[in-house]
Amino acid sequence: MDSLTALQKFRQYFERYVPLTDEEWQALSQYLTVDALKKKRFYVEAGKVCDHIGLVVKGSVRYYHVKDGEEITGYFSFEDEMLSSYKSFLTRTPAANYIQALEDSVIVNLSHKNLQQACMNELLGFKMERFGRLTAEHYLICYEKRITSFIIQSPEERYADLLQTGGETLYRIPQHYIANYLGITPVSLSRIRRRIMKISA
Amino acid sequence: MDSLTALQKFRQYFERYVPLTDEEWQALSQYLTVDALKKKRFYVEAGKVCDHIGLVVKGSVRYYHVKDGEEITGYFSFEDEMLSSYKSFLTRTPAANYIQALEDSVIVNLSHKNLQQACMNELLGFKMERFGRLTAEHYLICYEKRITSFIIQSPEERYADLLQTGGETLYRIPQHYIANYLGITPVSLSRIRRRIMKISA
DNA sequence: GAAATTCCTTATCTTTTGTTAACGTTTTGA
DNA sequence: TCAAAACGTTAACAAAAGATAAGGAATTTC
Repeated sequence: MDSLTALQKFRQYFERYVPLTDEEWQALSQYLTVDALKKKRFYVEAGKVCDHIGLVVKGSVRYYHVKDGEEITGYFSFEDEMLSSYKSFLTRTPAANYIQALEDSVIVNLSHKNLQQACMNELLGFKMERFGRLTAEHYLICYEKRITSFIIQSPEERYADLLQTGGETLYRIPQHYIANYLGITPVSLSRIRRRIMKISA
Repeated sequence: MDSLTALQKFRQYFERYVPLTDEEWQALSQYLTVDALKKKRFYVEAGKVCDHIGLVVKGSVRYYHVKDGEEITGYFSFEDEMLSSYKSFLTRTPAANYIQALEDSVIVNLSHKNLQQACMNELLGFKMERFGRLTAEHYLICYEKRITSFIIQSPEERYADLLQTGGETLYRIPQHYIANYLGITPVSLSRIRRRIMKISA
């Protein structure tokens, strides 16, 4: 994918939240970079400050923590989704997790420094602020829903929901990552899958 | 607590994120109302659109869902914390949960209509936008942490963490609400407590 | 293209959690 | 103030999940 297409995708994403004039887009695009991220390469590593926020315009990434030497996958970002280690990015503290490309990907990045510049830009400041608010609100709602699912649903129910909403995307992800995402072990997910098989068979 | 003190508390909270001139505060305070919320009364009810966002200046509330006729408590807000059924408030859709006062409380409220007005106010618009962004980011980080706790920690670890960070507040909350919050049953929490007792004894 | 690794499933056993019910205590509310 | 309701703990049993290991299929890597 060429840079121009990638940037166009970013503009489309941004304008879902905040419309831009061509002049504003011209200004905003100056702050963006387009970066390739090869499969298995890291977007963020635990212990380092995440210095950028990005949009996945091609490919996908997974977020994972390391606990007792084990990798535990907590989240994914696919095409047309933002990615960042938000806490690290927002508070300028070392990240607790890794973000790694699941496949060869292309990311449109906005560095922390450039974001600040964009926010101080007369032309863009207000719209950047608004985009930031709406993006944070969007993920707030997603996270709220996920927390609720941990509290009121069983692992089996969470998986059933995921099957319904996840779409084709799911088949691209290894089962054991999905198990982690659901808060259970891969073995347990395998058993749940068998139970569901039997019922629907 | 009188209205003036309550409003002052709101200003303090707001200024932790965005400083205000007296003139700006004067303008902002016009949009706020101070409301008492008696114990067991509802701030939000499932099925209705949550039309306001508020700050708890006195007392506390709990958030709960009803599933299979059972109440399941998912969250709390105490003094100096915001409260709202965020998804409902932000998307203007019916809330999925109830928010109920745990004790006699005082809330400083900003209605959806007034928030819009404040955002259109020349003097305040930008600062409201920024406050909105920073608040959403704050809760985003809180939620992210909580999701991570469900994925990488056992219920026992989550409870141990809660004991460390929760402070005195915890002793005000019934155990079975805490159990729900941790994603387990009250019986299970009781067992965890006994295990911890034995170890520390 | 072959060896190595990763991945998913399955089995067995252990641990934890859920369910239901009982009991005594505390709190609530009329 | 007194009866009713709510709370926390415990017990007994059932169900689910975790841990570990093994086997075969698929994928990766060189």
